[in-house]
Amino acid sequence: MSVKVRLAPSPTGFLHVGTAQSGLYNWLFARKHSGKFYLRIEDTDRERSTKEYEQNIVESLTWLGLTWDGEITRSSSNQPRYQALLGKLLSEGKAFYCHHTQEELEAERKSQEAEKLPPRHVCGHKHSEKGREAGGIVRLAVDEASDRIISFDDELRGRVEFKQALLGDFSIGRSAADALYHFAVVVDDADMEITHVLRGEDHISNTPKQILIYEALGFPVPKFAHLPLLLAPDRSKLSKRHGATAVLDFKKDYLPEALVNFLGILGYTFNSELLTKEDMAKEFDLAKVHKSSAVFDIQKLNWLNSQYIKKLSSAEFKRVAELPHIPDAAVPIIIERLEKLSDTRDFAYLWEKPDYDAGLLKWKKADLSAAASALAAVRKILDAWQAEDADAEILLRNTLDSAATELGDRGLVYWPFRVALTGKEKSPDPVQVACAIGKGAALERVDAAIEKLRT
RNA sequence: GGCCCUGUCGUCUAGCCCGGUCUAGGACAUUAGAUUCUCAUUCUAAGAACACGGGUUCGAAUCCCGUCGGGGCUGCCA
Repeated sequence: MSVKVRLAPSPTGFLHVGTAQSGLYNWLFARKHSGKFYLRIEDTDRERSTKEYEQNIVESLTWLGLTWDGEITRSSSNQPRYQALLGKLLSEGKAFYCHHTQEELEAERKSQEAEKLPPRHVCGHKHSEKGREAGGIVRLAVDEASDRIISFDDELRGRVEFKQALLGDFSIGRSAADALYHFAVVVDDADMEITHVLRGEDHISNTPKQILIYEALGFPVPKFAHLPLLLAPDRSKLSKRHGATAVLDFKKDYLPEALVNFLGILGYTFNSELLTKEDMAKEFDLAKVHKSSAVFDIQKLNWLNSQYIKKLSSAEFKRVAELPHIPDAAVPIIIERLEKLSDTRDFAYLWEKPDYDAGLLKWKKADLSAAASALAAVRKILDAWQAEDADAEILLRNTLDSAATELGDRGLVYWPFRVALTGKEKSPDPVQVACAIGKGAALERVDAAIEKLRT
């Protein structure tokens, strides 16, 4: 039987990086086994689901390159099916109507907690006339006296067991026509013939309930694998208050390949730490996915991102940085020191005149007049520079070096020159910058610096 | 509170199943050094962990028991 997996996010918020990681592992698993990876929008909560969020999910996955097979499906379009099956369970006595109010249920829960009893609603309407009267919510009839252990063999955690008696008669429909999450996912997964349910660890305790639904419906139970969660640095669940958590929040700074790489190695140890999702798919083994949650370490993401940025061609870089007009010669200078794409603007001096205080031109213990005479010497050299020559960079460096040797201190020449070109205390080698911006611009900037010192 | 998952450097982890080769390896981060006008890159080096307590054993990160910590679920959310 061929593998069929799915990602089933609910469109009630922006696509979270944790969901994206889950999507990646589903994608890898499908890829590895030549199976199918589907995208299903779980919009059973019509109050909170929006088209905008659905669009965001699609955009996020597309950006990451996690393409799905076939058309997107939606729970909302499966409503008639839920209604029919809910009706079937109701008529078979496997489900019933619960007429308790939310206040009553809440009071029950509170007293159970106070008495250190397991929290569950064993509904008094289950076997009574009331349970057959339409109205109220629909619950699955679960035998609370059973000593059955509901178990499943998690593909990464091994056998997980729950006592059925602790479950209570849990809800499966807001009404006979309106399915709740547990019921909807089970029906959807069964209808789509999903073979492996790969989802977050937060669903482990939902699994026994869903198994009971599969059984009540007479559907085959798929295999389950519960993936570890992503944590914030304080080890709590990663959420908005920890900064960026929506996939598209990362778009302005990170390459999708880097994010995918990061998400991949965060829950799995591959042979290499730097690899594409295609590489990952080759060696992916579901049983080797880590069991414990990992902290989302932005430092490692930054490092990975810098590695991917270094591999970019000039054209690619200009496109992803959204700066199509910067000179090609500037790109290698930027790429070598970039961690986040949006930091490219720190290198604006490569295409714009810098602005700085004249005092910055002063080299260590030397004074400003030393800077002025050094710049005058540099100006002369620059003026005579054969910038069109194939060896222009070496040529300039050599003449500058000999001037520096004469003065006995390289910094005396290079420091003011670099400041004149970049206007910054920390910046790349001035010879490289001069080559990137061209002889004319370099001369202009040196002249501007000389002028600054004069006033 | 109840149930479930989980616990090796600051972080991600290798090793654990099949005890000795582990004075616990790698990566990111940090610190120091080399190159160097500054930054960055690159290279070299250093510090840094088996949650705790029992037990089994000649020997335990590895096996057993307990404790503690972290997380999830406990919804007419998903």
